This record gives sequence, C-alpha cells and structure tokens, in this order.
Amino acid sequence: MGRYFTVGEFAKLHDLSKQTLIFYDKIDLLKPAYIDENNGYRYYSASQLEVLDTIFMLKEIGVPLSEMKEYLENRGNDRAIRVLKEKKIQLENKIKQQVRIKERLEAKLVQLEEVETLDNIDEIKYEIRKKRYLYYEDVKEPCDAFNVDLAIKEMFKNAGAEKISHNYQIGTIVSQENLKSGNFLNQYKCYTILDKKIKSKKCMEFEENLYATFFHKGPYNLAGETYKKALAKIYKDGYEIIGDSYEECIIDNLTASHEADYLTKFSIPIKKM
Amino acid sequence: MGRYFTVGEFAKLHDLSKQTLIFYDKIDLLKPAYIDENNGYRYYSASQLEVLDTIFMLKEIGVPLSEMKEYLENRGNDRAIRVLKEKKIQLENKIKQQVRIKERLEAKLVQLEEVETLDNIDEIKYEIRKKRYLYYEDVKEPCDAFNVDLAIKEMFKNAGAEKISHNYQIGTIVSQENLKSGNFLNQYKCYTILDKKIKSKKCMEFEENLYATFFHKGPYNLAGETYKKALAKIYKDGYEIIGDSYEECIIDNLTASHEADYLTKFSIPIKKM
DNA sequence: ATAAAGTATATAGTAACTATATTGTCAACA
DNA sequence: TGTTGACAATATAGTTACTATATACTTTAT
Repeated sequence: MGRYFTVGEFAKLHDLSKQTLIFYDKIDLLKPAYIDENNGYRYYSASQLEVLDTIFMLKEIGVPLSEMKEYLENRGNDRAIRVLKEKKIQLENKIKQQVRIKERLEAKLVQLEEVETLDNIDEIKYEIRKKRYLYYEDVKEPCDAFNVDLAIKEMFKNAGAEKISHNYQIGTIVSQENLKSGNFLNQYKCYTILDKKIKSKKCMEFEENLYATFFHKGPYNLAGETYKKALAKIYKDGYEIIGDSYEECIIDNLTASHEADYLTKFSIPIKKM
Repeated sequence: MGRYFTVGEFAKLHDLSKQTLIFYDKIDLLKPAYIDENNGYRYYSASQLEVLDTIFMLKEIGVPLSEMKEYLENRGNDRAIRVLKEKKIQLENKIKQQVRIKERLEAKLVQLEEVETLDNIDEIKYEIRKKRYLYYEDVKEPCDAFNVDLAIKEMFKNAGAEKISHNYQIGTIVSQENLKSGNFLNQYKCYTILDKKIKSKKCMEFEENLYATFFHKGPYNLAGETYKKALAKIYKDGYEIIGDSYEECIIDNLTASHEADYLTKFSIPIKKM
C-alpha cells in the first residue's frame, strides 16, 4: 500500500523492457495503477506484480496476448481449470515434439563425429555388426530418387502415427539380386533405426553377422563405381555375399552444401567362401 | 530426373502454403529449380524436397531464416557439428524450462480440483498431515504485501539457480507469537513445496502432526477476521496451538479476476489440551 | 467456349515486440 | 540557480515469418 513503481523500476523487477510495459498499456493488457496528472508518468502498484506474473505464466504456455486479455477479464475457477488443462495438453505435445527433434539432432551428431574419427575412408572393413531393429517402408516402382523420397516421407509419417521411437537416421536397402546384376541404384526399401524390437508389420531385423562396410563419397548416383570396386575387393578377399546391402546417409543435404561432399555408408553381410 | 512440381504441388508435399514458398523464393532461401520463360511459373525438382526438409529441421530447432540462408550456403562437416551442438544445448534448455512450466500447471490444477471437491469451505477440519519439505525465503521487515512479493520473487530465483525441483505453489508462514498477539498479517517467511528433502540452508520441514485446517475466501488483508473466528473455535474444541500457521494460496491472481474470489488455506499444528 | 482451378505480382496486415527520434521532467550536484 | 544526466513521454518505423487480399493471366476440364 502506498508503494508505487515507475515504468523503469517495474520493468527491472520483472526483467522486461520499458517499451513492453508501454506496449501492454497501449493494448489495454496491463494499465498502470494510476497516471500522474501533471507529468503523465505511469505508476504501477505492488499488487500489479502479481498480474504481470500471471501474464508471464500465460505467455510461457503460449496464450496469445489477445486471448490473455479476455482471460484476465473473465477468469474464474471453472474457466481456469478448462484453460489450464487445455494448455497443459498443448504444452505436453510441444515438449514431446521437441524431445524428438533433440533425439534426431543427437543421432546426427553421433554419425558426424564418427566420420571425423575415421582414418581411411576408402578402405573396406570386415566386422561383426550387432543385431538391430529397423522400421521400413517399401519404395514404389520405379525405384528412383523421387520414389525413394516419397517413401521416406511416408515412413516418417507412419512412424509418427504409430508413435514409434526411432533415431531419424535414413537408410535404404539394395537387394542381393540387384547387387549381383549390377543394378546398384535400385533401392527397394528405406528404413530408420529403432531403439528396440516393436510389434509392427513394418519392423524388420538387421541380423547380427559379419559385414563388409565401406563408404561412398559424392552424389548417390555415382555410387555404382564404388559398389563395383568394393564388390571386386570383397570377392578377391575370399568372401561371398549373403544378403542385401544396407545404405546409411551420413552426410547429406542437412550438413553439406555440395553433393560432392555427401557420404554414404554401406554394409553388406558376407561369409568366407 | 525430369520430375518437376509447381508451387502448389510442392507445397502440398510438405504441408506448407504456396505463399510461404513464394516468400522463400523472394528472400532467396529456396529458389525454384527453374522458371518457365513463357508463363513465369515456378518449377521445383525432387532433390529440392531434401532442401526443404533441411529447412524444416533447422526451423524447428529455432534457426532464424537469415541464419539458415547463410548456413545453407556454407555448411560442411565442421560447421554443421558446431551449429547442431549449439542448437542441441539451446533445445535442451528450452525443453527443461517447458517441463518446469508444465509441472507448475499440474500443481495448480491439483489445487484447483481439490477445491472443487470441498463440500464445506467454512468448516474447520482436524487432520493428521504428512511430513513435507519446504524451500523458504525470509521476508524483509516490514512484512507487508510488497516485501512478501519480493521474497517470493527472490525464492523462485534462488530455487532456479540451485536447480531445485519444487511445485511452484506459493505459501507463507505466520509465527505462533503473531497468531497469539493477533498480528495475523505478518508473514515472516514464504515457501514452496519440495519433492524431497534436499541439502540447502533454505530447506525446512513441515512436521507430521495434527493440524487444524480452514479456508479464507476474499482478499488476504481481510484474513484477520477468519483467523479470529477459527482460533476461537479451535480453543473451544479443546485444542492448543503448538506452532506457526502455514498459509497456501489456492486461488490467486492466476485464476481469479476479483480479490473477492481469492482462496487461502491455513494449517496450524495443534494438540489436545 | 466457358468455367474452375491454378499461377503471377503487388500490397497490406499480423503478433509481439524493438528501435529510433524528439521532447518533456526530475533529482542532484556545483 | 543553473546545468547535467538519467529518466519519462509520444510518435513512428522496423523486425520476423508469414498470411491475406486484390487483380490479372494460364492451364485444364467439361
């Protein structure tokens, strides 16, 4: 009682700018307790601190100022419960979405940092890879870049609808037959990696096995050469191909300006002949 | 290759408006692959779907369009890792903040719904209340509305700095002496409720005990009358006061337009005389 | 041939501020 | 008492990322 603040003081107490308070005054969201008749100065009361608190809370839960104004004029228990419940749900969805984006970012970062530690990108490695569960989508014929793109879009849409937890990495699969016939660019499935096994028709397994892994640098449509060379080396080293080729986009449009910098990782299951 | 989309088609594929694409064209963020010389129509290529995907991803992690433009022109491994790491941290902070707001909302909803189920607001109840841990702040002399407000602000600031998990409920404490001397509005501490015991100088206990609980409806400065009546009844029922009064704001500025609707809950520890 | 649907440009509007320019007021110090 | 610097006031324009509207031209379908 009897304690008033000027705009500047009031602004400092709530860590916002003077201008914002003047703006709130203009739109009738928060008018000063009184205005000095002589100099026109705005004076705010201590109890208005609470009102500003309420405005901040509502703002943070995404209530537009227009709606807020209406709410501040007509709030009450029933109304408040209804509004707050609604906003809570909206907030929860927003948080979920942001957590998904965060996971996607993290997955991408893991991939990128893995690349940084690679000593030789042109070498073929033979290594046992662990079992993984994949979520896939069939690519419509003809399996060109466009239909692969559509399938990826469809896959993420379905994964979202099924509320599936995946890592947003994009992979594609070339069949064993197409590898043999030299039809390297025919990707008949796309996939993303799951955290764990799930009950879904679109869930498949990446089997634990010995794999030949190698990289392709540059635009995907030039991957044929890389495949040819790699396959020749694999045969020469006395291995036999026993399954489809799994392709992972490591560096793509998100992180490279030029297609020449794109990087794809291939994993082909093999066994000693 | 050879597959192109008009603005409308391209917009539909990504669930954004034609206008937005025209806008992206204007600000040179995403120009169509080519423009028909005769009719001036925009045509987008399939590979531009990926670019738009990148734009969406960056937009969702809060990159402004201007920065995005610059990034799209000069991205590369090092740059991407740096940018994505930075954005990941920003995103994590944003998520944390939103989770806190969500919890605050939930706490408020619990309080409001509890009030709805109350049958008689004017009755005094005698009940055992469980032990709770509180996080408090001392109110500077004189303990008026203004200094209580400041203390609350300070408390939340400290709680944030100490990264303490509380429920955002606001409570105040009136000392046993002030209750006896009829100095009811002298709140010497404010507090909020903790999830669990913590190591902090500002942590105190709300003891498990028999409490008299009652409500005050209306502005806080009229609580004196309510206190007087309640204390008289408590004595009449053969109880003796053995500690401070804990006051909880149930309905305040956030959920009521008029001070007449404000609701405060009081809990005073007692024992049979 | 005509209508519906889609394209183009240009301009103005939106939310929630933020910045700038100009002028007026107050409190303190010399 | 005068002056300086910090603060106050108003008015206007700018910001971001779109969105809406108006008007005119093209393409597609019937």
